[in-house]
Amino acid sequence: MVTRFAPSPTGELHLGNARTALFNQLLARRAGGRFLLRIEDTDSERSVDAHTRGLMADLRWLGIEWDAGPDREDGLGPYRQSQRGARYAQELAVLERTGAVYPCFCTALELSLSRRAQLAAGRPPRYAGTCRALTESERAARLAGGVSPTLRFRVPGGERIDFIDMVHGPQSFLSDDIGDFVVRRADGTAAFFFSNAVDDARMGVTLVLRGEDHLANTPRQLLILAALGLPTPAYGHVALLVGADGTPLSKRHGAASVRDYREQGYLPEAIANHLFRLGHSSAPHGLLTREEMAHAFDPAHLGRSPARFDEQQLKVWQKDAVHRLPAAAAREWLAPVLPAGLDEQSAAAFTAALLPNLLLPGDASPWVEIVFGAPPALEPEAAELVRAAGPGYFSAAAAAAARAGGDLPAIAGAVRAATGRKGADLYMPLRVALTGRAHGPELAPLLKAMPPGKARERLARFA
RNA sequence: GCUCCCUUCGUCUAGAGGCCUAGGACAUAGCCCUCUCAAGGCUGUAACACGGGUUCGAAUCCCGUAGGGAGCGCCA
Repeated sequence: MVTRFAPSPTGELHLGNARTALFNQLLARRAGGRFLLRIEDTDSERSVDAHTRGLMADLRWLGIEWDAGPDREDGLGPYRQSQRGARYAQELAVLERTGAVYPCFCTALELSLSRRAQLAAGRPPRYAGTCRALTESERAARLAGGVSPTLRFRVPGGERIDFIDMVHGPQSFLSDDIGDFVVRRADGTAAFFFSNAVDDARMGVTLVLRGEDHLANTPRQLLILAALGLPTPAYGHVALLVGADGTPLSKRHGAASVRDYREQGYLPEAIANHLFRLGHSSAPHGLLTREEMAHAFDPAHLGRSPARFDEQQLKVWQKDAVHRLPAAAAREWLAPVLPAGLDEQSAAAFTAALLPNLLLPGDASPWVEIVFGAPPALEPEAAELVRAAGPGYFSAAAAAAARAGGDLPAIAGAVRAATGRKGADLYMPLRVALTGRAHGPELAPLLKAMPPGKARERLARFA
């Protein structure tokens, strides 16, 4: 099995595209096949090289690696469409020779006028066929006039085009519903329907799993492939991803690209796991590794209805992924909010203490201040607890801290001996005196992360 | 406008005529555990868009309605 992901570098990696990339890679990996990355940059106006690099970086960050692509060429490339012009010219020449395509001299203005007129008349806005039956001399005359034509595919009349969609089942379209479409632009570059279909065939792609927006266009590609005598891949069209409000996912929803979430501190494993179950179901629950995903991915369980990219659900995965972060990776993830120049050991202790309570790195910022900064002011609730505990409580605590440093059991033990308190009565005053807050991470590891002497100093304030 | 696709708990989904008094996960509520939070354990609330058929029997098949989406580009 050979699958592919074929983005056009006109922006950042969209979550919906990231999902189709993930599905395709999983499909190939599970079957022991190959996964290709092809950059569809035939539109030089909108294609930006920086986006190609960004796309590849985001894909790799997400853990999606390709077997062949622009930076990993094999004999079937190049994997940038902008470099495949000569190949397209060859195929196009075949189509011209067989009369499957014809030059069209209509201007953009004529075409849009025609479209508008048809729409107004309650008809589908299809190409009217103006240039379809031009004679050789008429063509020569227009050519002489200096107009460079596009090439249109001559869609045969009265045919039925059938194919089986892997997710939607049997599909049937009428060729009479399809207007003649452009396969080569006036500037000589190949158009999407053509280059996309031809490349899939030439690169040996056997399964095209893509967004549902391509479903109704598939017959056009089948027509091209048939005219060229090229093999057709199997097709599958997954429903689009929508936002929490059910409308197509876009910037309006705050974030729609992988980059957006990456910059907020979301982990690739969290995003991949969320995407994995959107429009797809698999038996195992819980956070899956890449291997587990490849094993559990089931194309028979691809959904036909649009799935919502739900941030609340993403956060559940994120929490899980954060909790499972190995110590070194956790420190790196938290590095942006850690104080500059913090020693390795303190950073490790702080990270270990905070990790169970974090969703995003920014959540740790207040605690950086509490642990490493000046003694925190007490919240009203906290002040009340301190007052109720009284100076005796804190002189015992401070004395114990002076002896034992950041060892919570030692401090608590000393206070218990001095006051007879236990449970919440014993621990809460310590917590609020040390952190200023009634809520927070587990106290024992937090104390270990505090610079030496800080605990004693803070407890002594109330002695 | 025309063609096509879609519609099960809040969310992701299981479900291919009787196994469905519709299952699971997450979210949510309550309880337990507990120095707080988190984690964990237990219990609960919660859905077949609507209307007609077909059938002994329909979430599952057919028709229609409503709602959502896509395509009809010298964009991909």
